[in-house]
Amino acid sequence: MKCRLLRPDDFLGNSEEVARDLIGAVLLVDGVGGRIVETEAYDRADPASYSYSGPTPRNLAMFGPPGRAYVYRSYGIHWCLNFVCREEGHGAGVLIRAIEPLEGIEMMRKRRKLDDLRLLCSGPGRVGEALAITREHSGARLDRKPFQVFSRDRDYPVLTGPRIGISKAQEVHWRFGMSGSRFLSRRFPDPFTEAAGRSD
DNA sequence: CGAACGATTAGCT
DNA sequence: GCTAATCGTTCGA
Repeated sequence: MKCRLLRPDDFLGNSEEVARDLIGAVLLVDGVGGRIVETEAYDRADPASYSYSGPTPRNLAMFGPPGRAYVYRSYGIHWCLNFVCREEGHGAGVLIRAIEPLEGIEMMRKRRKLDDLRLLCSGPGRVGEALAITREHSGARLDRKPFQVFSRDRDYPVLTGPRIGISKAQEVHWRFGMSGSRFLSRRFPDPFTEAAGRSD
């Protein structure tokens, strides 16, 4: 499988499909970033999504064209990066929760004021800080400067589980992670210890 | 117009 | 594991 730059057409699928396909992709912002190891999918018909109640000033970019960034402020503190998908006006997106640092590591350490590689980009707020994401990026195309998103170079085993930090739709397992990665923001629950009868 | 609440993180127990 | 920090956004009165 050969890497190529992802374009808007690559984001036309459902958010859960796009989120799973992004595991192993490489995200760079101004040449700084790494391999995406954890994502979450959100959709308009999804009580846990900010797009659930329709367009507002805050979530407007999520209703824009696919293949663009949607950035929101989390807990009044953090900037979190999403990729808009599906179709314009739908309100679907993929939250980038963790990446494995590959490029510009010293720059990311400086921005994060932290040496520990494992904690540099292991969480949506940490990704935002390490890549210097701000509201300015919201609505920007992902195939234009400063963004570069490369398709995954091969298949990776993917874990699924409930999304983090939400109170609604806990039963929807739209969190995806690269199996075995040490850069996940949290461990995935062991499927064999969960309540029986569930299907991902 | 005021109150409540996060798609979180760091730091301490 | 628990909680404070911290503030933009949303929603009800």
